[in-house]
Amino acid sequence: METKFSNKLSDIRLHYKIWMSDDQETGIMGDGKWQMLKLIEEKGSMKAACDELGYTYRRTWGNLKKIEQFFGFPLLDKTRGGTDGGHTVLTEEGKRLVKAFDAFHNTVDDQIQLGFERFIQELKK
Amino acid sequence: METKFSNKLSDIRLHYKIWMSDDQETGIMGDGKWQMLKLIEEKGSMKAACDELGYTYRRTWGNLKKIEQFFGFPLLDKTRGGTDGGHTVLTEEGKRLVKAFDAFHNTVDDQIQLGFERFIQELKK
DNA sequence: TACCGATATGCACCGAACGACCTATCCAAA
DNA sequence: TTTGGATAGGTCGTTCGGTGCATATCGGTA
Repeated sequence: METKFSNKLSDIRLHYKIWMSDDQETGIMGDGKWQMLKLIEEKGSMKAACDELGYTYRRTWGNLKKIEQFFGFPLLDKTRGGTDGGHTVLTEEGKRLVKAFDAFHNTVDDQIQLGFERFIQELKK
Repeated sequence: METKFSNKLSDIRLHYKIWMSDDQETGIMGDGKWQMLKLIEEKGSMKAACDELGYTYRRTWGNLKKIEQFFGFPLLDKTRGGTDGGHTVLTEEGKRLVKAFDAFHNTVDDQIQLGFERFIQELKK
């Protein structure tokens, strides 16, 4: 089918953000923090994770602090000092949080993509 | 089950935004614009829709212009003048766009909510 | 015990988004 | 032909999060 929309549809990009907040609307978990936590676990270091994702250390540190303040217990096991300067890994709770968010994304990602494809198809009709 | 997370889980709120952009990352369709287009059709007026949603007319006008510029044809049928000052309704294409986005949300909303509930359940374990 | 590199934190600055404000324009109905 | 209310569009200041830069602190290892 050919509609007025047709020639533009291939230029449309889909975006979405999913996040969770406390009742003050302070973001306590979202795609950025999720990705960061995963990479910290992988790298064993906040700094290394920040460098790879291109976030500033300053910003990341503040964001992660918000999460811990909300939950009231640490998600990160942070160590300072040593020749290597220090390192950071996830606590058991941190790992559980990441894992739960993994499952969450697994549930929704495909559906959103599917919905988007249907959206495009619908405009082609 | 009782975990460290338990006493905070009821305070967590879910948020999500889904939108589409052109390749310049200019937003061409999203929840805000979608809601606005629907309300314009219902009210027959941009101003009335803005007042109800609490958006400024200025902002809305600029946003809607972006969409039309991207597609290259009007989504809104705007009339100025007359005792009532003017009115705005959707063109056929505007209606189709809104309808496609309606269907899109129908596809994903329930899934996201379901995923969130599972997320909470997972942390309770 | 001196060192090194990461964690920890304050602060001034910057830019984009948005709000507030203003003015111009249009035209059917009175 | 006057008018009222909505559309059309420029501008400027503010807000808010992020960036950049600073400095302090920590403690295994050489």
